[in-house]
Amino acid sequence: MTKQIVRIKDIAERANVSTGTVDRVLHNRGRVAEDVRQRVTKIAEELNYEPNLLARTLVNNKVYHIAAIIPDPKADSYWQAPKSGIDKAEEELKRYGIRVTHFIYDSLDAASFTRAAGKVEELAFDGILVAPIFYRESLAFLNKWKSSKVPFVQFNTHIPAYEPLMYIGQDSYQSGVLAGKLMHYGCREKATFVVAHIEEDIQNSTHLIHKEQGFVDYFSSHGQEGFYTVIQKDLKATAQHTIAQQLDSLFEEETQIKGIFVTNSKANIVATYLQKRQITHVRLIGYDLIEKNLHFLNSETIDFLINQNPKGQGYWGIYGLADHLVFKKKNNPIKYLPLDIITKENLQYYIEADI
Amino acid sequence: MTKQIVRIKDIAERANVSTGTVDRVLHNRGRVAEDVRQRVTKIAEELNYEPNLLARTLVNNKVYHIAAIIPDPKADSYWQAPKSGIDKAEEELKRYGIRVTHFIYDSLDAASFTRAAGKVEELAFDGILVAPIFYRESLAFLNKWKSSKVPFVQFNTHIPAYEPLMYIGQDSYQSGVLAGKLMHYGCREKATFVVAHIEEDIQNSTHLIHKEQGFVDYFSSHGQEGFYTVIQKDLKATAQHTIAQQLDSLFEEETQIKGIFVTNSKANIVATYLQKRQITHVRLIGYDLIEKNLHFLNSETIDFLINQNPKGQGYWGIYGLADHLVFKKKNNPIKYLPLDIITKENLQYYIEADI
DNA sequence: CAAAAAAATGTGTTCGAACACGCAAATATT
DNA sequence: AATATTTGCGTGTTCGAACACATTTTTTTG
Repeated sequence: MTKQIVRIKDIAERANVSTGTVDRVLHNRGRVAEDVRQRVTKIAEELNYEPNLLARTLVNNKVYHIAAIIPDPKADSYWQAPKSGIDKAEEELKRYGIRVTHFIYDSLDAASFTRAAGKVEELAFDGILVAPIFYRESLAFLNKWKSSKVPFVQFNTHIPAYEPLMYIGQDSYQSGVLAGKLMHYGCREKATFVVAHIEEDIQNSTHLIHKEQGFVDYFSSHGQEGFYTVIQKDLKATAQHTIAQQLDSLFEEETQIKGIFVTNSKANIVATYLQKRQITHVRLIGYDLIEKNLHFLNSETIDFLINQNPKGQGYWGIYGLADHLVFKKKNNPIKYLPLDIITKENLQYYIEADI
Repeated sequence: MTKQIVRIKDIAERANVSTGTVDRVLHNRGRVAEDVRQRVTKIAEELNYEPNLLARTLVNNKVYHIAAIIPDPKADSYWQAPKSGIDKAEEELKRYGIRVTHFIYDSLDAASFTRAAGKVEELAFDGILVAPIFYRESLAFLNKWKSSKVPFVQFNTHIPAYEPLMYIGQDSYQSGVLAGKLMHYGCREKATFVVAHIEEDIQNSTHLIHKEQGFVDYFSSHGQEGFYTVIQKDLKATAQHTIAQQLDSLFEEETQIKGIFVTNSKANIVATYLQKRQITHVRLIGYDLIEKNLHFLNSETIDFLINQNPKGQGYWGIYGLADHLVFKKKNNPIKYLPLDIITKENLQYYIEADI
């Protein structure tokens, strides 16, 4: 029952060879007689040998350069969290030679993404962490990285294919379903629900479309035909109309609105509106624990926020690359983070949590 | 900007002493001239020296014995999860000399706890992880461990004082508040809510009382006087009455029941009842992702389960002890785990999650 | 003042894995 | 047959920290 640690030396003794030979076998460095190779392999398996990562990394002092391509946290505070997760991971991993260089782009400007990713292209990194929020612009780069075999990790937005090392983030569709459930649980009467995309180019943002689809699908499988109505609304401030004006006319046209589901982190804009118009009977569900949203969560204007664990996304993203580059561990190619339901009453534990 | 790793050797060179001297200074081993000690300390601080944990643990091959005192998973399947968290941590930490011995007691028999803890007492462990679910019986042991300076970690149930190395688990009171919120969000009409303690000796289980208190307090601060009524119910199968019979009479006496909050992992017992009686308008909220509950969560008889991350509790508990014993790191004495809200739609991500 | 004791400091080995290097035996080349 | 080349395998060093042990310096004591 005593758990015994198996070392290369132990294998070597049993196989009557030197540690150097075992090392060659385990790392497929060749230069070993076939019969010896088989004997050593067999013994290693029998003893259930697992390399000591510490000793391994201790001797390895290569430096690995990772590029992180993310939106500017100053423009959209949501992106502060992934950045701090990345920084935290870098801090922990610098001992193992991990160095991260940030390439910041503007989350409202697809061309700036292309520029940032282009720079990374030129510089030859050992790994790339990218939040590919612009679908069209991302494809070309994902394709290039795939063919040049640079390991890359996608987070926040899932663009399948192109064989990323891994994807880290949420299942957007399922988070829409979850929002549907929460809306439904809070409102059993006949009602109209609004899916609101705020300040987004939805045609180029697949994950928002998935969220909407999940929400719609929830209601088509719950409650009889015609009982619940879901409408979609694309809200953008224009020269002609502010968002408040657009919401005014929405509420005029649709009198049965009992809930609004905001597909990105901008639920606070709707909350501001509801508070100003003193509308209290409308349920409001959004995303992300950013400062502006938390204020309305605490005043209970926003009922629920779905948390994407953005800090964790950055953190695990860098770790995924390090596992590949430094520790030679394999990771699951898709890491779906939990869909955390946040309300005023459990908020504090998600804010305090380190990762 | 290039992050430089500072080694003992670097400090030694700058201070014009040998690495041995630096080592003595850093570990307060004495036998160093005062002026040299100050010089070295100063340089270590300036360079922001942080010991390389890997190298440290590599050389240290002491074995640390930890006792885990937990209820029998076979009797109450909830306890399977902490056990597997403990096992996982042991697996990861065995390289650093961590060995865990389990002491299992019966979660329905306080005397068995005393026996298990008594055995640990005799055997002299380097650290103890304990789920002190019996308040009275735990006090004596906590006190003994405190005075004999054995580091111990409490999890699941928080009994303050006695200076544990740390407590890991939830804030029971706040989880009751959260249950209140969820109940309230799902039911805006006049209603009666039941707080049900099932098969528990509540007088000896402080955390259940805290949950009830949180739930009650939520409703006293929301909604006007008399709109919501909260009643407490202690349900235990006896020779005279089954739990179903007790629920029958409860529903006869109280006609306005719109929700039931079960304070432990036995919500499935109420769910079975509701399903048999075909009661669908009653909201049901409980705790813990055990098999029996999940079935009713999926059939939407249980609306929400609050997850205590039991696997994480065991895992982090062992890690807390290892941080202290092996890595000499300091931990926060209270680690409140998030109050995860689980519903059918986001369940899968909490089941799959490793920790 | 010299010898002994105490204090201060330096040196060398260890942990487990990786890898460069070196040497011997087997095989190939002339 | 002599020499070169390949193949197979062992040895020794390295990583950073810990610690035992050795050595030097200072202080105390008879």
